[in-house]
Amino acid sequence: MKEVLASEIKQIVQELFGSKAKIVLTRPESKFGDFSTNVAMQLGRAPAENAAKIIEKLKRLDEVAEATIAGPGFINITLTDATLQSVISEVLDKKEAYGSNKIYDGKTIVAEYSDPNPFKVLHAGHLYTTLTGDVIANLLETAGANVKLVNFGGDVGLHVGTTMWAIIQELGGEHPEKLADIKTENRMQWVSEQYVKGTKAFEGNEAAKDEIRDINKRVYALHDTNDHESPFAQIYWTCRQWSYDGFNELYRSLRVAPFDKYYPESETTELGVETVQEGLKRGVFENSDGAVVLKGESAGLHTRVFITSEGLPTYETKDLGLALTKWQDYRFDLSIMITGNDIVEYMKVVQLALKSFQPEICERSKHITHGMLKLAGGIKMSSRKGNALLASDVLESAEKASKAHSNNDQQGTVLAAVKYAFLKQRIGGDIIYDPEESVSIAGNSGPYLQYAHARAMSILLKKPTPQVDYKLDVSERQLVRKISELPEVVEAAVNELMPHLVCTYLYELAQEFNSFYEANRVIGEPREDMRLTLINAYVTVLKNGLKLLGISAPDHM
RNA sequence: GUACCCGUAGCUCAGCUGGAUAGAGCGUUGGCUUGCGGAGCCAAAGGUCGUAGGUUCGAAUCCUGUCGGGUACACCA
Repeated sequence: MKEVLASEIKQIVQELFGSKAKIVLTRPESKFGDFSTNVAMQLGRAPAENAAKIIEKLKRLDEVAEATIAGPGFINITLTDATLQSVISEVLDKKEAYGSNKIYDGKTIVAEYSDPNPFKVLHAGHLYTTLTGDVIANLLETAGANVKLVNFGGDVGLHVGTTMWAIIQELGGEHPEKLADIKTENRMQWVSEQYVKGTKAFEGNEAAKDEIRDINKRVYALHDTNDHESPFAQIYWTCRQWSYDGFNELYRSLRVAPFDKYYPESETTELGVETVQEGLKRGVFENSDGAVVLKGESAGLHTRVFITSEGLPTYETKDLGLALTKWQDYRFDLSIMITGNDIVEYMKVVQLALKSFQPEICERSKHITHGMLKLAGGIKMSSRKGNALLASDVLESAEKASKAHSNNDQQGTVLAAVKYAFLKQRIGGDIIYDPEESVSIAGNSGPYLQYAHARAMSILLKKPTPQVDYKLDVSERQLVRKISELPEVVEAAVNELMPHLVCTYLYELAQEFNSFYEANRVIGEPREDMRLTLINAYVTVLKNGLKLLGISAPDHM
C-alpha cells in the first residue's frame, strides 16, 4: 500500500518538476490523514505552490480520497476506505501478513548469539542475547533468508582451567568416577559453583594461581592429543557435556529456536593459530615481549595479544578462527554477531586482522551490540555466585513477581513478560529490568498483549467468522488503519534489525483495539459480521506479530 | 590520558534517513460498569530534549565545543 502510493507520487513529482526526489511517506496523527509526505518542501522555494500542483494530481488517483496541504507544506493523504479495507482480506487470506518485501530472499545468513561458555555461569547478558538473537533470526527469515543459528563458546581458556582446578579439588583428586554422585538436575549448577570457587582462589591465592595456569595448559594439551581416556580428560569431557546439556535445557525452557551449530573454541583454535602464524610471516602481527600482537594504533584502534608469551592462543585468535570457520562452512551473504557492547573495540581489532586474510568476511559482517542488563531498584544479586547478575536471577525474579497474577499458562506468561520487557527497548543501551512491571497486565507489557489477544479471541470463539466487505464506520476505520501498518513496520524492523519496532507497533495496535472494544459492541449489533471480520484480522496480525517476537498468543488466560 | 556508547516528564523508555502542538507506560489526580473478559477505557497535571555554539526556511534528530555517566584500552573471555 505504502510502496504503491510512494511510487505513484514519485511519478507525479517527476512529471511536474522533473525531480527524482526520494519520496518519504510517514504516518501522521490520524486527524491529518493516513500518510504524509514532505516532498513539496524538498523541491525548493514555494512549497505551497508545489504542494498544490501535486495535490491536484494526487486527487485523481483511485486510492486517494483526500489530499490536503498543511503546516509549512506537508501533503496529507487520506486513502479511500476501499483501499484501506483491502488489508483485511490480505491479512486473512495470507495468514502471514508480513508484507511481501523479501529483501533477503535466497540469502544465507549466519546469526551468532547467546555464546555462553561451558564451565561457567550463564549471565543475564546471555539471556538477553539469546532472546534478541532469536527474534532477529525470525525477522531475517521473514525477509526470505536462510538463517543459520550458531553459538560460540569457550571450552578452552583460563576460565576452564579455573573451573577444572576447583572441580578436582572438590573431587579430592582426578577421580572422574566421583562425578556420578552429582544428581542430573544439579550438574549445571554444580559446575557453575566450581567456577566461582576457582575464581576466588585464583584471585586470592598465588599457589592456586600457578596450579590453575598449569591446568589450563593441560586442557589445551588434551585437545591437541585428542585425549578422552585419562582421568583428567574424562572429567573435562563429562563436565563440558553437562554445560551443553544445561544450555540446551535453558533454550528449550525459553522456547527459542534450537541452534544449528555449536562452535566450541577448541574447534576454531587450530585454524586461528595457523592464521596468526601465517600473518606473523606477512607482517600483519608482530612479536612483542614474547607475545604475538596486532598493533591497531595506526588504524585508530589498540594493540591486542593474539598468542600469549606462554604460547597460548587468546580469545582473539579463536575468534579469528571462528570467523574463518563460519565462512568455510556457510559462504554466507551476511554474518551477524550479537554481543555486549563492551567488546566493540575488541571486535574491531579482530576484524582488522581478518581483513588481511578474507576481506569479504568483514564486508559481510554486522556486529550488533547491546548494553548491560540490570535489575530495577538495584535488587541484590546472587553475591555468593560472584558479583554479576545471572540469567537465573532474572528468570526467578520474573517468576516470583508473576505469582501475584496467576493464570493458566504461568510459564508462558512469565516468558512473555521477560521477552517483551527485553525486546521493547531499542538494542544498544543498558536495560533496567523491572520484574513487577514486566509481568503486570497493565501498561506496555507482554502479558498486556496476551490479554488483548485473549479478549478478542473470546468474541471470535462465540461466533463463526464470516468474511464480509461492508463500509467502514469511523471507529472501525481507526482500527483498520493501524492494522494496515504491519507490513511497513516489519519491513523497517528487518531493514534495521530492530525488534523493538515490532513491540511498539503491537502495543499501539492492542491499545487501538481495546479502545475500539470499549466503545463498540460486536455481537448482536447490526454491524456484527463486519466487526467479526475486522477482529479476525486484528487477532491474526497480533498473533503473527507476537510469534515474530517468540511470544505465545493464548486464547484464554 | 585516548577511543567508543549514552544523557528526552518524578521513574522506565519511544521519537534520531532534519519537518506540524516532543509521545507512551508506570506513578499522581479525576472520571466511565443493568455491556462480547473492567486484568479494560477516557481525561488532567507533569518536559529550557544535559549545556553552549554552528549549519538550515526548519534541529531532540546533523556538526563542534563542554559537563555528567558508562565501557574499553597487552598476555582474561
